[in-house]
Amino acid sequence: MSAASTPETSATSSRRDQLLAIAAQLFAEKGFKNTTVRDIADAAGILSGSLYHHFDSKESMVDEILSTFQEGLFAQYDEILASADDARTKLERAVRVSFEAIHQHPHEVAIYQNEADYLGTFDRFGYLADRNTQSRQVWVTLIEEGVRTGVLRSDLDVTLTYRFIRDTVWVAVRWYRPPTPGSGGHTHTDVADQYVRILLDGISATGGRGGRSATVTRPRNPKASRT
Amino acid sequence: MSAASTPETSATSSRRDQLLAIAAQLFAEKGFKNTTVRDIADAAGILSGSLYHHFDSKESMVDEILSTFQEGLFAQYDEILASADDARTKLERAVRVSFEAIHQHPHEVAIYQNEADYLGTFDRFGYLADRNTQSRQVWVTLIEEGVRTGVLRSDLDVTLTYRFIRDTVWVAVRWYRPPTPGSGGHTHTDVADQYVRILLDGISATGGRGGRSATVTRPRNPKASRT
DNA sequence: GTCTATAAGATGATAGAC
DNA sequence: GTCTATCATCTTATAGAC
Repeated sequence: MSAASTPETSATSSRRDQLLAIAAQLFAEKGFKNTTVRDIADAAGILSGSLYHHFDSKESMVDEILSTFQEGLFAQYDEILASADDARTKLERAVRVSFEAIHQHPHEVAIYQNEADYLGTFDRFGYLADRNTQSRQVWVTLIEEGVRTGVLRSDLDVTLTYRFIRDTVWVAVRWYRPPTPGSGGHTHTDVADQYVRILLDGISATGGRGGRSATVTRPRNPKASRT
Repeated sequence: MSAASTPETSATSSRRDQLLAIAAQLFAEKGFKNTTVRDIADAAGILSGSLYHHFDSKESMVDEILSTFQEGLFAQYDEILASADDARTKLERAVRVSFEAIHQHPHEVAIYQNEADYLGTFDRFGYLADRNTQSRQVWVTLIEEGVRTGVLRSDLDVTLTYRFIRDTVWVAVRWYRPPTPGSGGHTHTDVADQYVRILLDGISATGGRGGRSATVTRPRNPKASRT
């Protein structure tokens, strides 16, 4: 427990984590197959052969990147499911957790979105399909609870709604970038707010909107941004 | 003009088109980089070298696949923009045209969704960025017209709404499969209907929903399906 | 923990015969 | 229009020195 020499725990595997972070960024930007081990080594300032001192293979790298990320994400989903909140709140929380993940782990989310389908066809990545099933169960459970408790429209097609929510949430990783101080961009909470609002109430200026149900925690004044 | 020998026009470049169709499917399923020229040749029942009698390179193939598809799609958008319909109808039409594209050209849409970002970084595929801009203009124009004419909520963030619609529509290519007769799956028109309904009115069972604005052309009875 | 050197295989593409 | 044969290059991965 001395404060000396090698930084323990979180920083101990530092070099390894650092390399994984570099690889994650490249995988996210160019795709797994388009990224060579040389690309990764170059970005890390070492030679490609040296990477194999840290990892078995390129595959091992994505594997570790994806499984680590998913572990954390699903722990959060589990917590929401187990909470005592009402269906509506749980649904909102799940959406917010997802946008938060996009904010904090954009590369990991991007890799999962872009490569999971293909990687999932290999034995080694079979767990991706399991996680996918697990994710479906989370959303479907929440939606069904919402319909049952009268919070959501009773005529919703649960499966279609699930896919709608899942896709719309995660696809945001394609364009979301953390706002820089003066840029006027949206924070991930802003985006989540507006998203929840549209999801619950739609974009239509229907006459009956008086029943404004989605009074989101933090209302926003509209303001355009780029692309 | 004799009815003899080689089938003219639409079927003349048949072999070429056939090879492109095979390539498109593989590119969509496995990704551009993960698909080798040998994969394509194998699927076509010829040897890899023979492909080069028809095409310059593997890149030429995606190029032709993507540009041909986009040409057709944007012609449809242009027609909608130029029409005399009100904003709401135009928006609905644009959504339906997109789902129709997913139905009729799933591989092309998938390739565009999966590879455009990366391919766009090369000069040759610069037109992808142009098309992207063009697409944004289509949707933004429609949304702004909707807000101006009072059809859509006036507090909408136009850019955010544009991204929301764009993403939610196209991402459906990941799961949509044409329903087989007895499967109980949804047709692309069914999906478009439900999508428009959620987009306009949301999923919330708000008390004020009496002002049901999205009485879509063809109402549907809810019915679950798989995954 | 990184480098040197290099093997082993895959991949995009070409030239010319049939 | 397809095949045979083949190249040049790239890519993952290994072995051992420093």
